[in-house]
Order: sequence, then C-alpha cells, then structure tokens
Amino acid sequence: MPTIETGLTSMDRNVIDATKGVKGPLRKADMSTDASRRRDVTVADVAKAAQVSKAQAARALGNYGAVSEDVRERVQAAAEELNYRPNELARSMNTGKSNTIGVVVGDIENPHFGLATRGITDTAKRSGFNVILVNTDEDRAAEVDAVRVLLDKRVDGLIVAPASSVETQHLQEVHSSGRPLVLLDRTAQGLDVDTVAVDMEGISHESTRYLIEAGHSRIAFISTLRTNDSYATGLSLGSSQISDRRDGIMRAFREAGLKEPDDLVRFNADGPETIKKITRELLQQPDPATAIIASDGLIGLSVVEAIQDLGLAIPDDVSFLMYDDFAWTRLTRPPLTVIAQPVYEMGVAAAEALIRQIQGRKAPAAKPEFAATLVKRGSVGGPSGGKGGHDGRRKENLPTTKTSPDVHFPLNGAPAQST
Amino acid sequence: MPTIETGLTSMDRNVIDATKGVKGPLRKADMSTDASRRRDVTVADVAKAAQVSKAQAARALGNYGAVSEDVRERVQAAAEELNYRPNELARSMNTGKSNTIGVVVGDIENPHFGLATRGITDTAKRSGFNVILVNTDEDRAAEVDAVRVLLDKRVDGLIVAPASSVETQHLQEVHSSGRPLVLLDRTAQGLDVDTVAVDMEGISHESTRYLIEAGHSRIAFISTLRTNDSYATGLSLGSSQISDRRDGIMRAFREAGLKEPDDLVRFNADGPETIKKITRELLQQPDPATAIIASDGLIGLSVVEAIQDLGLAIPDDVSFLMYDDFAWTRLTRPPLTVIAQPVYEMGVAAAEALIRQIQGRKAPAAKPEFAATLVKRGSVGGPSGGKGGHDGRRKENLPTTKTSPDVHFPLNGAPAQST
DNA sequence: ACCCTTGCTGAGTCCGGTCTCAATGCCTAC
DNA sequence: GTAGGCATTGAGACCGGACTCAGCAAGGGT
Repeated sequence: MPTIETGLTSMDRNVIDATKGVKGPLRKADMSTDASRRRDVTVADVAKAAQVSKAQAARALGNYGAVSEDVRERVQAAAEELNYRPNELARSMNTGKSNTIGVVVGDIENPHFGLATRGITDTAKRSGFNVILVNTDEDRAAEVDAVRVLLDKRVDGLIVAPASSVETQHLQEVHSSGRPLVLLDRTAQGLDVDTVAVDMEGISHESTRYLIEAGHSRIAFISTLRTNDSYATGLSLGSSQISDRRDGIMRAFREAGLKEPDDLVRFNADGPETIKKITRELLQQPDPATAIIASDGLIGLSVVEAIQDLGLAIPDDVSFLMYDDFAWTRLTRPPLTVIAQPVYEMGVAAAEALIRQIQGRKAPAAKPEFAATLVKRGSVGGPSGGKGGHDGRRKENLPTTKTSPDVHFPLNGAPAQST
Repeated sequence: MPTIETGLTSMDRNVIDATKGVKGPLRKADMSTDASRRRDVTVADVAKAAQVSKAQAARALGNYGAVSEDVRERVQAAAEELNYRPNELARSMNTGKSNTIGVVVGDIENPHFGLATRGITDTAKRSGFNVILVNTDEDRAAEVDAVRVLLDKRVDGLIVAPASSVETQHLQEVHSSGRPLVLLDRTAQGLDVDTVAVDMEGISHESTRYLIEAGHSRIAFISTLRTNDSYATGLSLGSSQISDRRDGIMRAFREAGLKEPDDLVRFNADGPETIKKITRELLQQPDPATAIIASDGLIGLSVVEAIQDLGLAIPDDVSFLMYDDFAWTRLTRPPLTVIAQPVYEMGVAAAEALIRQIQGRKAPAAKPEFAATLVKRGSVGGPSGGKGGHDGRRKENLPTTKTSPDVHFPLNGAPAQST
C-alpha cells in the first residue's frame, strides 16, 4: 500500500488535479483554457488524504451518520488542506433538494418587483434558499418557458407573478405535478394555490369613489396589460389584477349612479411614448378625462411627464392617482396621491408560504391578508373643466406645502346606493 | 420478454412512479406529502417505453451521437407520452456546465441594480443562461458567503459588484481557481479581471467643476459607503467607486485653487432618516454646504426630501446633483441635474464579457468603455449665501437674485500645480 | 461466558444523465 | 469474396456526493 501524502500544502493540490480528470483517449478538444479542464477536489480526494474510506469522509463532511472524533478531525483537516468544497449539484441529485427557488416576474426593472424580489430573496436566504430569477417581460410564452427551465433545474419551488390569469395550463401542471407553487400579485383562474395579493377590486373601488366624490365623472385608467380585446369583451381581461381594478372603478361609478367611462379605459400602454400618446389623447379629446389612474409606477411616470409637457397642472387641470407608493412620489409638487401596497411584505409572505410548502408543513396558520391603502397627498382635486359637482380647489402653487391636499371631504359618507 | 405498455396516457404515468422510488426498507418518514415522494420520468423509463437501450434513448433525447431516424421517432414519441423532462442537475453533473451564472449585487431594490440586473438577465437568457441572484446588502461577509454558495452550486461564472474594493481575497480565489468572473461598477484592488465600470473620477471631476463654475465652494458629498475611516484616512476608501468620486471632487477643487471641503464628505448614510439627518447638518451648520452631491438615487431621494422639509428651495437655496438618471428626476420641479450612467448597457456588457469567458473565447475584441454623462437640468444654480462675485445661472423661479463668488474657472487651462 | 446493543467503518449502490468502448450489420472497394 | 469503413447500438463506467448494508469491536446485562 503506497504511502499517502498528507503533508500537501494548498499550493500542491494542482498535482492531484493533474492526475485525474483524464477520462480516456478522448479529451475535450479545447485544452487551451487550462482552467476549464480543472477538476475540483472531491470527497474521494479528501478521504485518501485523511486515510479513511470515502464513505467515512463523506459522513464527516456531510455531517451525517456516525463518525468518530478522530476521523472527523483528520477529515476536516484534510478537507481544509485540499480546499475541499462540496458539489451542491451532486448533493442535490440524491437528496432531491436543490435549496433553490425559482422566481418568475414580469419585470425586475420595475421597482414594484424589485422590492418584492427583495422580500423574497431576504426571506429565502434566511432559510438557506437561493433564488433563480427569471424575467418574462410579461410575455406568456417566455413565462411558460421560464417555468419549464426552472422545473428542469429542479428548483424546490416556484413563485410566479403570472402574466396571464387565464392561460394557466403551465402553472396548472406545476401544481398538479406536486411542486410547491405560490402566486404573487395575481391569481390564476381555476388554480387553487397559495396566492399573495391584495384586494384590488376593493381598493380600486375606494380610490375611484374618492375621485368621484371629488367631483370627477370622467376618470381614465391606463394599464400596460397586453390584450387584443377591446374593453367591451367582458369580464375576464387576462389579468386578474387589472380586471379587478377595472371592476372596482366601474362599481364605484354604478354605485354613484354615473355613466361608466368605458371609453377611458386604455390597455397596451407599453413604453413611455405610447403612454404619453395615450395620455394626450385622453386629455385632449372632446369630453376629456379629468382624472387619470395609472396602473403602476412606470406608467405613472410617463403620464405625469405627458401632463407636464402639455403644460397642464396637477391637480388643477387634471387629477392624478397611481398604483405603487414609490418614494419619489413625495418629491413632486404636489406630491402624488397613490395606492400603496405592502410589496416587500408580500414578497416575504410569498417566500414564507413557499418554503412552508417545501418543508411539508401544512396549515399556513392564518393566511395573511394584505391590504392596499389609499395615500392621499396632493394630486387629486376637483375637475377643472368638469361639468359635474363641486368646484376644484386650488393648490397654492409654488411654496411647498407638505401633507395632503386640502380636499375636504365627507370622510365616511356613503354614496347613493350600494347593496 | 414482457410487453411494454406504450399506450399510456399522461394520466397513467403515476403508475410508473408508484413502482419505483422505493429504495429499501427505509423510506423517508414523512409519506404524508405524497407529492414529495414522486419520482420523475427518466431516460430509463423512456428507453423502456420505446424499447431501446438507455444509451440510445439518451442520445435521442440529448441530441448527440448517432441515432437512426426510427429510434429517434420512437424515443421522442415515448418521451412525449410519458411527459419526460430532462434533469438538468444530472446533466450538469457530467458536462460540468450548469448554464447558470451567479450575480451578486448590493441591493436589487435599488433601481440602479435593478436595471443592471435586467441587462444581465436579458443577455444571459439570449445565450441560454439562467441567473441566480444574491443580495448582499453591501455586506462583505454576506458577499463572501454568496460567492462561496454560488461556487458550490457550480455556476459557470460570476458577476459581482464588490462591496469592498480592498478586501477581495474571496474574489481573488474565484479568479485564480479559474472560474470566469466579471466585476460590475467597481474595481477590486490587485484583481486583474474584466471590469465593467465608468470612469468615475472623470465624471465626478467634471460635475464638481460644473458646480464650482456655478459659484459653489462648499460642496457636500453623501454616500452610503460603510466605513469606520474618517475621511482623512487617505486614498483608499474601501470602494473604488466612492474613492474615485471623492478624488474627482477634490481634484476639481485643487485645480480651482479652492480649499477642499473635506468636512462636507459624509459616509455611512444608510436609511432615509440618517440621510435626512446628515442633510440637515450639512445645511444648517455654520459655513454650510451650498450644493450637495448624492452618491446614488436612493440617497438623492432622501436628500431632496430633507431639503423640502427644511423649507429650502432647489436651486435657489441649495444646489443638488445626484448619480443615476432615474425617470422621476424629470418630474420634480425643477427637474434634477444628474449624472447618467448607461446602467442597462453595462449589465449587458458584463454578461457578454462573462459569457465570452465561459465559452473560452478570448479577446474581448475591444473592451467597451462606458462613460457617464452630466445631464444638466434645473437643480444647480449659484450659491445663495455666497460671498460675492458673478452670478450663477438662475432658474426663472422665484424672484430672488443672488450673487456667487468670483471663482473664475479657466475653462481648459490647467490650474496651478499638478505634476 | 454469552447474547445484544451500540458505535464505527468500508464496500458498494444509486441519483439521472453523458460518454467510452466494443460489437453489430450493411455497404463499398479491391 | 472479403477486408475496410461507417452508421448504429447496448453495456457499462462515470460525475460527486448520500445512503444501505454487512462486518466488527467494545460495552452492558444477566
């Protein structure tokens, strides 16, 4: 039996590398990148150095099974010496766990998802999970693909913000295959899985009512949602989130006994230019909108810019409301009235729910309900050219005034009908 | 030889699952989650169904080696029937390629990184790579850990925005171990790897000069950089990026023959409250700052807010300049003067460089140089409490007319000293 | 003194693919 | 007619760990 060198310095380990990794007569053609051919130190190497069996070395390193103190020390010393690092791929292969979760979102560039992702990664890290992130650009085909790739990579679970709430076979399959799945932001038709989202219909209704009470009856809604359907097509809009928002708006109108502004609902607002164009149309058409609701922060940005370009003032000429309470909305003059969602917390909740599923623990205790809140700042006033209701109050223009607008409102007064 | 059922419907495949996956007398205790025990369809299953050897099935599915048309068809049909999906983990194990790259950033929540990440993921996807994203919160320990975990997961390469440009052993090890590595935004001392970053010193110098020419001599700089070192400690600040910016500022001062505002350089600006506090201090101390440079968009947000809270006007009372050209900077009144960096493009470049390394292609052609640009909008004016001289440019905002010091800057002429 | 338990240990299998190698059959060339 | 060439094919090794199982020695109980 040959004497085994244990006195290797870490400098010497390449020697070991050199002797192995040479499978047969055929080696990968490109030996140019000498680095690409390097072989990592394995348990076998460590075992040899520590003069124990591979099994024992693996036990010591993997921290399982019974190992004597003596062996453990020898192995650990050898591992350190050789600079051993476990191959998580191999480990995952026979544990069946990859300690990785897949996250599929529409657009990380959007701070909404950025923040949610932050909540997810923070939580995941805390439980020892890594996150593979995939962007879909809100494209369903990309999403289907993303889900498949992640499944192929054997992620332990998936968090998806589905681009479509209607076409959901791919998610259906994930679920019925038994892989943990949590939906974020949006629901999926006929898919009964943990979903972390706020009550969009409710907050949309509340916000619209707020606008209506301020005197508006021409309220526009702009969304990125890609759809060929005209508004009229009916209830399901492909995205539960957007459907719900629209439904909330319309309910508020019905309850107020006002004509629903179907003609002011606009989709396919992709890209700044499109959004600006839509905004101009809405404001310059005959019987224009007197208030605009932007479906997310990115849209809001361009809408506000378009309004400014038009030389119109907020809220004197147009009232403005948007989803997502980004910090910058406090910096504009007036500060913007927004619908705040606990995005970070929702990310956290989604990750927690997923991890709970992964670990097989059932009963999510009490499924936390997340609520969006209307943060009234200064971008909503009365309609200017409007025909309805009370007059618009003015903001004292330049000298910054903090806090919310002076819109005095019957704080709790319920409008006409309702149930 | 038993007849093999090929007429399975996809509904039936669980039958197969049931017969396998039962290793021995000992099974994982928790059989409750019947889903967690399910076994995936493997090449072996497909091979059996297609009545060919495992090797042939693998070849047909993996699309390598020689396979007859007949076999290929049978295998593909069987695969489809059984709903076969390759196990990328297993595949990675013996190809040594995981088609995954690791990205380590300080904070995805920060739109700067959000955008860069977008550039990276877009590019990665285009080349068939996935991205594992890790957040470090700009904490070096977390970064070391992240790098190790990603290496253990056998990512094909790493893109890191190092939290520290000084303590870089972990990156050094990555590099010397031969794993592809690209740095983003910041350099690392003594590490000669592809780095995608802009010339910070240059743009910082240019911007500062712009401020000086506007009449400022009390210019503050606020950065998140965590450091115990006082400013005076000297050149290396732990972050190349921040060092460079500071150096650029100071060079502009030296060149203008002005006293360097060492006392106005502030670090450790974490969290909105801290930033606001710092801002207040800078503006209210005796001999206060007349201009503030915010080191990133997140800081800028709080600085502007603090200025507004103080009831001060930009640029009449304070001039403001920040790094990162976010869309919202155009919405404030006045719009903010910013230093724009081609963040998305840098993300793309980083990913491209990394993938080039991974694929062994050398010669990055010509390493693209990225340049930041000063976007002059409305937040820089002359100092208000200035000591006299020619006036700064006014925004036609408030009727104030003030004067600024007479620091005449020789536009191109080199100042006194230098080498 | 004898049987059992308990603690360690090494040999070897398995995860799910990729890849080598030898064997086969068929076609063409000499 | 037969050797050589080429496309196909199946058996099996292998990647790097986790895990089963049988062997073995020391310690406990009776």
